[in-house]
Amino acid sequence: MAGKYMTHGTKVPEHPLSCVGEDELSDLAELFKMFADSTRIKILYDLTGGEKNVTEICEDLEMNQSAISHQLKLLKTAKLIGCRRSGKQMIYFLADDHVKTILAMGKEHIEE
Amino acid sequence: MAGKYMTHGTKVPEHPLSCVGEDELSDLAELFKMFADSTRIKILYDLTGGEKNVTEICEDLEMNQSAISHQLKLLKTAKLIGCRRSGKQMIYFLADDHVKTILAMGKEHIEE
DNA sequence: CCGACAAATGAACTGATGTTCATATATGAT
DNA sequence: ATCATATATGAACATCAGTTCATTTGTCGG
Repeated sequence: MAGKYMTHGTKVPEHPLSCVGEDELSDLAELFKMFADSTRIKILYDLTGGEKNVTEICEDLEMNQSAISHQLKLLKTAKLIGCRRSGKQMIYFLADDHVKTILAMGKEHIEE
Repeated sequence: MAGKYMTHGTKVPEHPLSCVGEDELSDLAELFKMFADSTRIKILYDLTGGEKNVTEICEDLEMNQSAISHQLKLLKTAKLIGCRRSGKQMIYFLADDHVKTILAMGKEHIEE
């Protein structure tokens, strides 16, 4: 499928990166950006053990509430986590198992 | 293996994040940082098609040589790429198939 | 309605990161 | 040795990203 054809069947050399759209590359970078910070990785790992509210996450990571909330927002925007309200509390959870897979993948590479 | 035991067999609640070392988390973040930039992702994708020298990469990405060299250095330090000299040129290549796997993984998540 | 608690938000500060420009190093050809 | 080409490197600059602090919003109990 790669490469367009000229009038007489000669293949036009396709740009080496044209197979992946510029937008897609950006999205990919954005996705990995979410995993590119210790705090966010810790949050994701923390949620691996099941859903938790903000205060619990703060305690687990030993970080202040504001910092955590800001990061939770980013993770939510990236659709890596979801949340629901339960009374005064906000319960966060991993959006899907893809997150676990990606973490495991990275971990595996490190232990090479 | 999780949790230490007190004198009489009572389990001490283990810190929710203690299963993954602080250092390991940092390494993981460092790894993903490499994928968290469009330029670097483009370089990696470019090398997916086989080894290339610096000039070729510059042409493919349409970016100036210095910017590329700086990024190549980062990728090399992270051991995601390797290189060898061939005359005046420096040939870069993906360090292993792990890189491809991670890229594919991310791509897959995006197209969810 | 009011006070207490949980979480979100915005502004400010700080440190990290990517690009550019100028220059240095390395290799091969003459 | 000198020159041209290929790549690396360092400093400067501008932008971005994470944390903190102060404040606000939202929810429950009285």
